[in-house]
Amino acid sequence: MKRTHYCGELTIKNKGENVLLNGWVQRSRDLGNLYFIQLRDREGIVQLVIDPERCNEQTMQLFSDIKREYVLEVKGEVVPRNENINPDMKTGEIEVLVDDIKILNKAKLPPFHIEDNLNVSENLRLKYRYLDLRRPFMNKIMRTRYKLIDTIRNFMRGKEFIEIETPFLIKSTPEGARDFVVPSRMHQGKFYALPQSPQLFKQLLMVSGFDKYFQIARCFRDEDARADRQTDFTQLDLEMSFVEQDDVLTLTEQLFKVLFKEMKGIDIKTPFDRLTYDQSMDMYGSDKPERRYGMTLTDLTEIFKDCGFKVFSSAASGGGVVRAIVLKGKAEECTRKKITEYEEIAKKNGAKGLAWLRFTEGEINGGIAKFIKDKEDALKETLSLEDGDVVFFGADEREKASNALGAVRVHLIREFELIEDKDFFDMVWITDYPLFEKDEETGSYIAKHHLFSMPTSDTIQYLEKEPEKVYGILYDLVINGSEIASGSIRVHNPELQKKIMKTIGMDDEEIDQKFGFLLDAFEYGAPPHGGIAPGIDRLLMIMEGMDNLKDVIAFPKTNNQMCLLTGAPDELSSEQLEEIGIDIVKSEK
RNA sequence: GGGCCCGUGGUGUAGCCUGGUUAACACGUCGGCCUGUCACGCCGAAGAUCGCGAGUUCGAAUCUCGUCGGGUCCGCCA
Repeated sequence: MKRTHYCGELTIKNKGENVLLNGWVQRSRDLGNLYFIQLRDREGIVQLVIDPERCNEQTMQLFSDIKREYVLEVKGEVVPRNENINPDMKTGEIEVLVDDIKILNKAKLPPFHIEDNLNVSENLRLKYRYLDLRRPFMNKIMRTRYKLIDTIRNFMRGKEFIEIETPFLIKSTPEGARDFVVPSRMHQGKFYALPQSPQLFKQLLMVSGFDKYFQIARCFRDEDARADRQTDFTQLDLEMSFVEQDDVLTLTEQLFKVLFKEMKGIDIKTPFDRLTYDQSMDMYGSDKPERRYGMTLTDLTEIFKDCGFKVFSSAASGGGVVRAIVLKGKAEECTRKKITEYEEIAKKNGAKGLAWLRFTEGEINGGIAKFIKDKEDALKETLSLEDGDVVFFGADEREKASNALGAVRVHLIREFELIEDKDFFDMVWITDYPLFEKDEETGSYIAKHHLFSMPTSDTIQYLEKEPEKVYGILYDLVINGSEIASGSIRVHNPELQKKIMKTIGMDDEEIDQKFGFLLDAFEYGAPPHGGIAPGIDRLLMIMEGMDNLKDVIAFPKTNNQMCLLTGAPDELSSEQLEEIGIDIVKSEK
């Protein structure tokens, strides 16, 4: 390494020094018989000057060959720019007067400019990801990502956790998401799965007595991606023995306090607010509530029990609910066309429709107003209606009505840009999740989270007869309406674990076949334990104010699970297929 | 699996609804000129059979159908 400095590091303090730089050509300018080159490396850009009074003929000649993104080695002297200072450049006070230039490598013309304000399709960025990452902005994000992970490791070390790696090639177990599957050459016809999370191994580590474990863990889920969901992603996976819910939450709060301080210089308030799942659903119609704006759901079930509007009265008196949100002061902007759009959102989220009305000139009108005139005063008072308000109703079973209104609520908050302080981070714990839910199609119970969460002591009694009434010691950390971490206190008693598995319809044989190893382990003195797993990609995304996970991952995949850079996934040769004993059967369309 | 949106020189867009001669604009690229530029400037040039296939038509970037790729949302997923 002959380099003496990074381009972006040079300042007026280096005045007079002879330096050797390595970097890429950002752009060059030819002024006739005086040339400038902007040379870029990971620390920034510095201006090179090629002056005929300083350089020999050969170097001057070389300039005409140099194009964007050529890789150079440059010798020269740092000189002050005097009257030509560029205040917009970090190194703008100086420039490097070139003595000698060597072209280390040529570069094809890149498909897009290596600069931050680029306007190019994500497609192209992903195909040429190595060039995209060369941009200062992406470069910075990757470094921020490393700093985040480094800060996490420091914190965990300070709390006496130890980092243990768990295998990637594991047994496929039914846990929720589809497993990625890897064929085995040594055992033809058998398959490994890639971990959806290190869940079972970290529990086994607790049985082993490690007490406090963590891992920066890659997780794989063969499900459709989203803007905030990648096929493979990274979690801080942690688990502790002999703890209760509060221990995990407190530790997580301490961690996040340190992370936001170190990364953003922000002091976040601890302890975080807590809502139970039911509270969050009732207030926000979501288990990941966006709380940076009000517009909470109001329950109107009592009011509409005996009203003449059948949609409401039948829901209200038939065990369901009537709930409403109020969009303050937007009656004029809320056109019929928009309301139709909102109704679509409600329907998408399980509602049959979206009842609405406006409050103008002191009375309710439009939408369903004429059907519920008799309840006008009660509505006015309960919802504190003012002129210009728009009210949206959901009338259905409790969960359905809330869900649909919650979706409309989030849409309205975004559409009308109701969040004022965009730099504020709202942190809230959502606790006490239902452990099971009924599959609407089959009528059987399925685990809402995963199978290993401990039921709460006051609902465990319903396990056999009314599983939907069982809540788990489960907790999610939600930041700005986005689920960032998820965890629980685990079951450590083999009998209880078996009971839970049977609740979702597994029989003894299946339990033994899939989870026998875990239940065996629990027979040998499993400590009470619990943990949590914050998503590193999502956390970084939120911290950096980005809205797509791809931008915080070095080599992300498309929504189709494709790597546009390498072309994965791809076919295997017939030799490879034969070796692992796999025949490809083309499905007929 | 489904809904919606997108695909036009190297890049980003316009044109498409309402089919019609040389597909327009910006940036970039190439050539020439220029000794203080920094989004250098000036002059000039090249570069797209409009994702692919079929159909309708005298004629398709434009209309229809199919297909491929991408985005986003729902389903799915913690």
